[in-house]
Amino acid sequence: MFEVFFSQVKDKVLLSEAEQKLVKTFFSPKKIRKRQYLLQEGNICRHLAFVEKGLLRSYNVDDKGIEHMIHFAWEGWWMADMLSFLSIEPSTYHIDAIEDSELLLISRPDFEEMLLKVPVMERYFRILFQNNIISKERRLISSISNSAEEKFIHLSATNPELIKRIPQQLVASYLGITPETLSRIKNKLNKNVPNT
Amino acid sequence: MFEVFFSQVKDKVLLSEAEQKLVKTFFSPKKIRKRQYLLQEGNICRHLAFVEKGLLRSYNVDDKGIEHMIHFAWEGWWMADMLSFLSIEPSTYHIDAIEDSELLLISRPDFEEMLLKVPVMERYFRILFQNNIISKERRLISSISNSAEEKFIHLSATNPELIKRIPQQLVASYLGITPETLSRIKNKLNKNVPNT
DNA sequence: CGTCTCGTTGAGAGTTTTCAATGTAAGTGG
DNA sequence: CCACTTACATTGAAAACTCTCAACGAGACG
Repeated sequence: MFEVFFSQVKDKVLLSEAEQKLVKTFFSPKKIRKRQYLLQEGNICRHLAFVEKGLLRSYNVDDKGIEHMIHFAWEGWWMADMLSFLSIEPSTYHIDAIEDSELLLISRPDFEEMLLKVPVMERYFRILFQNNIISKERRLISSISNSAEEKFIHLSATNPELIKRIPQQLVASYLGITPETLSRIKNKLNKNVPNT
Repeated sequence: MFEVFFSQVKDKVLLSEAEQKLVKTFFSPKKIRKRQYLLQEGNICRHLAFVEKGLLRSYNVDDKGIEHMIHFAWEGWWMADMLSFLSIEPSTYHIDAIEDSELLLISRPDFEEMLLKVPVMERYFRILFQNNIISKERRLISSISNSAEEKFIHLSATNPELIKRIPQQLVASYLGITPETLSRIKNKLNKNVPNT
C-alpha cells in the first residue's frame, strides 16, 4: 500500500527503516470510487491525500455554476485544498475521484506531529512545496501569456500524460477555455499535422 | 537592516537571540537602484532576495518581445526565480527594481546550510512556500475563471496595495491583459461608481 | 522647453464564447 | 445482450470580448 508513497518520498529525501515505520503510522488508507467526493465545498479539508492508485481532481464552482479545474492528482501525487487544510477554514473547492482510487490520508494534527518527529519529512514537504510553486508558476505564466491554442500546445508539451488521461472537457476547464474552443483547436492542429 | 526581515520571520516561527545572530551571518545586504537588474535572463539565480525596502519585479519576455509580470515584491516579501535558484539552471526571467531598494541576499549554499543549522528556518520556509502556493493558486483560479474585468475587480479586492503601488501597464501585464483593456475597464468601473 | 514615457481613446480585426444542433460513445436497466 | 438514456465531442453561426494599431494628451525629467 505504501509502495508508490515511499518511492516518491525517497526520490527527494533519505529515510531510515525506523523513520519509514514511524511515518506509516500517521497515514490511513482509503479507497474511493469514481465520482465519489473526498471533499465538498463548505467542509474543512481535514486530510492530505496521497494517491497510490487512481485519479482525483479538485475544482471550484463559480456563480454561474461553471466548474474550474484546479488540480489533478494520479499515482504519486498529493491532493488537498491546502488553504482549508492549513487554516482549518471551510473549503471553496470540491475534490472527487475521476477513477476508482486508493489513497493514503494524513490528518492535520498527525501531519504536524510527523513533521516534528521526523524532520526529514519537514524537508520533504519543503521540497515538495518548492516544486509545486515552480509548476504553478509555469501554468500561471502560460495562462497569462498565451492564447488558447498556445496554452494547449504548451500543456501537451509539458504534461502529455494529463492530456491523455483527463477527459477533454476537464482539460478545457484546466486551461480556462471552453470545451468547444478546445475541440476546434485540436481539430485545427490535427489538420496541420495529419501524420501522427 | 534586518528589522523588516525578523519581524516577518517572527510572524511565522519563534527565533532565539542566538538563532537570530546565526541567521544574520548568512545574509548580505545589497542596495539596487530603480531600473537596475538583479537577474537577467540566461543567468543563474544565485540568491534569494528579501526586500527590506523598495520594490522589485520579476518577469519574462516572450518571442514577440512582450513582458509578462510574474511577481512583485516590496517590503517584507521575497524575490527570486525559484526554479533557477534551486536547480542551478539559467533563468528565463528578468528581475529588476521598480523603486530604489534595499535587499538581503542569501546564496544557495548558505541557504542550504542555514536550513540545516537552524531547523526553525526550514520550518519558516515550508510555511512561506505553503502560503505562496495558496496565493499562486488563487491568482491562477482568477486567471482561468474570470474575464479581464472580473480579474481586475478580484485583484483590487485581494491586493489593493498592488494596484496602488504598481504602474498600471505592469498591473495589466500581471493580469494577462493589454494596458488599453485595463484602461478601458477602469474607466468603465469609475463611471458605474463615481462616488469614490 | 523639448523629449520621453505612460495612460487614454477610437476603430477595426481577431479570438473566444455562447447558443444550438448533431453525432457518437458509454453506462444503465430491462 | 439490447434498447434506452445520458454524457461528451463536434460543428456552425452570431455575439461578445479583447487585442492591435494609431493618435492624442498629460506628466516626469533632464
